[in-house]
Amino acid sequence: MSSLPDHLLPEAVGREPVSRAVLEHHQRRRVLTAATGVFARRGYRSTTVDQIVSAAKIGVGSFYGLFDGKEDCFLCLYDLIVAEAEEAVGVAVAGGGRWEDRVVGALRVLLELAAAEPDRARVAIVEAPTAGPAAQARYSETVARLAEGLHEGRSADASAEGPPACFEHAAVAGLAWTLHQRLSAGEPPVVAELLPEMAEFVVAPYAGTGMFAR
Amino acid sequence: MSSLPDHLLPEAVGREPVSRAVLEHHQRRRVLTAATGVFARRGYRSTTVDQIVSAAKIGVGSFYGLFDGKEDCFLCLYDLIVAEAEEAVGVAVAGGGRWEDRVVGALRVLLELAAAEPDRARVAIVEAPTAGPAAQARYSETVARLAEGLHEGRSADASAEGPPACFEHAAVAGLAWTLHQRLSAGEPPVVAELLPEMAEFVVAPYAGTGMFAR
Amino acid sequence: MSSLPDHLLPEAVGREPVSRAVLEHHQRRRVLTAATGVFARRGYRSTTVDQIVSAAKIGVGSFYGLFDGKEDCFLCLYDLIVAEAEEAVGVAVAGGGRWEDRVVGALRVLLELAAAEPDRARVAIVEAPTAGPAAQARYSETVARLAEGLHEGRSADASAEGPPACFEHAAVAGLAWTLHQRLSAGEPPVVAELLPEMAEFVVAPYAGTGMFAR
Amino acid sequence: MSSLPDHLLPEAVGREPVSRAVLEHHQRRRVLTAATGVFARRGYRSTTVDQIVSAAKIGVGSFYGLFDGKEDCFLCLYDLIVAEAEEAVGVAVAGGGRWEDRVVGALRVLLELAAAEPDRARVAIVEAPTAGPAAQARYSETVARLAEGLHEGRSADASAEGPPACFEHAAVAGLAWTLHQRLSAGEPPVVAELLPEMAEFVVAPYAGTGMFAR
DNA sequence: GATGAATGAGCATTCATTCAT
DNA sequence: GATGAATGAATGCTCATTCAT
Repeated sequence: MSSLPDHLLPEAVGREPVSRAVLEHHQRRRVLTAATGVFARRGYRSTTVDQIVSAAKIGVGSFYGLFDGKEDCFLCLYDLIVAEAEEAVGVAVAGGGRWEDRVVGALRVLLELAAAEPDRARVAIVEAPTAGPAAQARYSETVARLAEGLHEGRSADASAEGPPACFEHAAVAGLAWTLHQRLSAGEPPVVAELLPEMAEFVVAPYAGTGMFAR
Repeated sequence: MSSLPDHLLPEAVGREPVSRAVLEHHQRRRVLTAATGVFARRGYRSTTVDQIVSAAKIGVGSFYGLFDGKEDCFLCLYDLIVAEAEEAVGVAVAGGGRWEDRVVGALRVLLELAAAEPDRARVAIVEAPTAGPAAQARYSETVARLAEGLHEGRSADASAEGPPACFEHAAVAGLAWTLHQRLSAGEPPVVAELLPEMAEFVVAPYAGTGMFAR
Repeated sequence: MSSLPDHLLPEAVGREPVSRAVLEHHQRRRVLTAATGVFARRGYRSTTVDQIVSAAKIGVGSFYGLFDGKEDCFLCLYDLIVAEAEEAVGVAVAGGGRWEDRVVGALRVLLELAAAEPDRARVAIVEAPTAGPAAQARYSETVARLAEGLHEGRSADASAEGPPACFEHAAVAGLAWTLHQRLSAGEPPVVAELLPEMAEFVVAPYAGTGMFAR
Repeated sequence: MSSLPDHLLPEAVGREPVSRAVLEHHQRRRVLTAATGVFARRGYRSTTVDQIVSAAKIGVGSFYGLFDGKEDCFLCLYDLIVAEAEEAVGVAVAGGGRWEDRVVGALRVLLELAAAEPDRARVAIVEAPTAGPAAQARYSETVARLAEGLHEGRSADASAEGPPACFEHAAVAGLAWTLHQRLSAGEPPVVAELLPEMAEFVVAPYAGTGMFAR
């Protein structure tokens, strides 16, 4: 991240805080990566801390130094997956363009991500809703955030015709379920197959709303 | 076990088989009813068998005579709730009528049921998907069965315009999520508020499909 | 406790509550007796629940059914030992008599008890003060109660000459220490040797106080 | 690290042995001082090595360079406190004088010390007896040594009247208990209040023994 | 010499299930 | 048939100690 050798950096003198933070960050990622596989394979509930620790090749103590416990570990993993997915979506959608194109672009990115890393998708979509109250709450928040992103499709004229109020949440949850089914069955989603259906499912109800002509 | 035909024995010999079955059936219902409250209040995972038997005022041994264990008990409860709900839907929809009216009728019955017995709704919609693989599978089957019921809305002409292939599943799951949110928050669903939205959400995409004129 | 056969007792009909309570009481005593040896041998801190349940030949679960945990078990044991010792003292001293004779009588009973059951004495005198805050508090209370019993030796005339205010507590603690030393060293106390010394130690300072003539 | 021969350096040669020893000595004191507060506040058992090193602002490794572990650290601290207290007593009593005056002088010094540094007093009197077998043994030795110091109060004539054999130990332990109670309650001892009582408690039994006329 | 990241043995505790009565 | 006391496997977690840097 820095183009200068460490020893030339001001912080490098008194007990290298950079190296420390970086090391811990890497460690966390390693553990989180290992944990992804375990959680995806065994499910949150039947995953034990020992299994994570074995997979990550660290000691139990180190695990508890990095995380507050199994739940905290799962939550961190969930946050990481969601944050990176949202960033990827953000990048893909950054260019602007028509609303429906951006929606489809976001969907594509999400599907590609899920296809490329089904374990992560499993964790975020299949396991999170069953991993205890805290994880459920975050899952709900994610759904709500995605639904929020869809709202833009409505006409500025609030009285104009458009999908019912619950549409955005229900649509996001409906798409998540579709993915859920594929992932539960162990089939990573096929983008080419799912993208058109999903795009229509989510975009069509806004048609004739003024946002875009059909 | 009995050497006489059953119908000749008042309640006799073979240890009164009618009475027995009836008794066991009642016992199961009593336990299942008690379990509904416990599962709804504490969640599947943190419900213990002891709490169920305490609530049902039976002994642990009797519980294991009635069910194979906690999971089996939950599964039986789920099946009971779903079966009774489907029967109610069946009754409401039996009269025939236009497809979209029957869909709305079914929705109304379901919402009224959820409003009248939020504990049961919580068990079926909130807890079932987190109560382990078997319960998840049944939940999926229920979603699939409901989705199946929606299929009829499509034109007989398979090539005709209509919602995308994934629509039925996604729509059912989306509605379930809407209910899920209400029930998780402890708010029993308000039929008058939810029914119109949900009806539109699920019926509108079929419009102009030939099944019904708008 | 009852002179009638169990089946004639009113309570005996509906799910024998007597038998239940008695059983649990016996069980507790058995476990407590086994625990005495373990605590005395290994000390409170290095005693594990497993060692207690092994010694008592019960399962871990039963242990946690009987007690809230290791500390609760120790506290119950301490209370039992102290209660029985105080009862024995009460019986020995019940007859009345001169104050100093009653004090010596109590001392004798206590020493005989300690000599007869050194493990129990060890638990009460050596381990209790080191077994955590709760046990320490009970130990302090016991010392205070015994000190209170000594107070009677003072003249009714509060202004009369007598041992300093701290005497009773310090004397009880001093005697406890003497016992502590013997028990720590694994030597059960010899009544004939200790009783005269202890009696003089505790009674002499009251001499000439009006309570008794020297 | 230095390019000059060691013997040319100010403190030079055998790796500056004076400076080293002095440094280590200071380091130990610093750690011991920090540890005093932690042990006094949290008790021996619930003090962790991490808490000590944090308070002392050193690394865990350095701690293990200085001490063999938590217990060794506590033992060193105990020894330091006792040694300094005994030195203070020795200084105060050095002048000679009547035995009873020296006893009272020693008591005063001890009480003043406890009042001035209640944390140290807590460590030596409250925590030491609960800090494991080794610490208990040292505590016993300290009691024995103090008791020994009292023996001088007896007449040279062994057959002469005097307090019972166990008196010295019991008295010292009794006084320690009195202090223990105050310190446990978080009240540093008040010298003016305690000294007269304690002096009488410990000196009176020797009266008329020939050692001093009343 | 100092540092603190990593270790993992060890412990208390829970709860689904069994089985003698 | 019903009961509930007893079981013990399984788990999350702490903390004294080590050792590579």
